[in-house]
Amino acid sequence: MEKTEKRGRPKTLGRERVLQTALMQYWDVSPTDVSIGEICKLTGASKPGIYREFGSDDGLKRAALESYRSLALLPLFDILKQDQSFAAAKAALVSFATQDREAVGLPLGCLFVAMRAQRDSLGSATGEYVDQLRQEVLDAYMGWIETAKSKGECGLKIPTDAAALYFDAQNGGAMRMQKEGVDNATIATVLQHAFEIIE
Amino acid sequence: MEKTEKRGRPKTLGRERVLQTALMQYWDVSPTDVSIGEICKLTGASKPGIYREFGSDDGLKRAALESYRSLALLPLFDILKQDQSFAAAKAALVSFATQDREAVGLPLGCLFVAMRAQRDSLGSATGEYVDQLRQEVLDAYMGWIETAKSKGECGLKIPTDAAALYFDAQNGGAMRMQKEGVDNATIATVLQHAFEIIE
DNA sequence: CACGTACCGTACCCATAGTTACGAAATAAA
DNA sequence: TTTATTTCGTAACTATGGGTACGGTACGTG
Repeated sequence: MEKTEKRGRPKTLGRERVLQTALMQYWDVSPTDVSIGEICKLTGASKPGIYREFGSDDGLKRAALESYRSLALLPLFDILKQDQSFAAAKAALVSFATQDREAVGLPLGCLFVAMRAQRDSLGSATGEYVDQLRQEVLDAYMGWIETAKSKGECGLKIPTDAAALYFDAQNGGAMRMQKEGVDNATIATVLQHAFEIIE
Repeated sequence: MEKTEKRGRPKTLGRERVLQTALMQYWDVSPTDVSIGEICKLTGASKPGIYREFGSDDGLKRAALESYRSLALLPLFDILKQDQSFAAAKAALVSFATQDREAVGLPLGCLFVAMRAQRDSLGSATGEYVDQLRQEVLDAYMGWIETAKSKGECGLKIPTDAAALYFDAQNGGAMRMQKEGVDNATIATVLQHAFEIIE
């Protein structure tokens, strides 16, 4: 647990605490409406402390988005990579999107979706990472769809790239509805019909 | 053209010019990333002039959104209210969403969609108007769907309110794709398949 | 115990953006 | 021509937020 005893004053800044707080704030409020000062108040950290750890506002946002990837995007990739039927995967996607956020202690909506909507207001590091994640998500959908096609589980005439955009749009739409206050049951209904297109 | 001769110094501020400029900037850039000062530079108006005319930043944004409604939302309502077949209306929706913006001299994406994404960062007047417009849009879709149902043009099992959310989400998704650089042909493909669900 | 090291945090800098105080200017009415 | 009226626009004010200068502090080492 403890690392080699280093010289100098020991670090007291809780990097993980700051990162988690920033992530939750960006997620719950908005990535562009949470200041470094706010994070300081909430964590007890000092501004220079945060700058020493993350370099800049942009650096903190990017780090938060990286955390978000592990927390909320990897589970999505897992669903798409699992060896289950196309229909089962679609059902899993619906369940994942409409899970009870309050029960799991997570904010409504999707930080990644929010960041994509504000892509141009973000710093370069965060912005470029957003682009990268978007491509990763689309690739994940495409891989999944291609596999399903090869297995003959879905005879869709829609091109794979368009289908990937379609699924991405449905998921994004669901996240937005959730943030706008639509209840999860209704969202699930919408998603189920949306995913029935392709069988 | 000229109104009754009034006392006092004649007004020189071009309200319409300011409004149009603000609208285009909000639309093209982002409603929360265009300052009053920027509008001043672009129009030659003075800050107090704009404040006299619109009251506040919030007032200007709301006025711009009202203009946007006339410009981009009314045509949508028209499509939904026209007495045409369900399929024809769907085709019209696709055409409208994927029209060549450059050719008509309009920015990509949708200001209303952008404002919904940033609902909580907007002033109260604009925010409440966004809510109102959202309801108006959903009502328009619902009326359209109900009509189609009664005409027997679509035998959909999906509830009308969920269907309205679905169509709204598809259109929003299309606008977002457009802003993210997806070409209109691909967007049209996605939309066509999305709208085929219901027949 | 003195020194180098690495981190701490107060207090500041600076740019931006919303907003307004206020004196000047332009017009109709008296 | 004076007065009332209405708008004009420069030059501020204020708050916020990203970012940092710098003196202090808590360690290991010699």
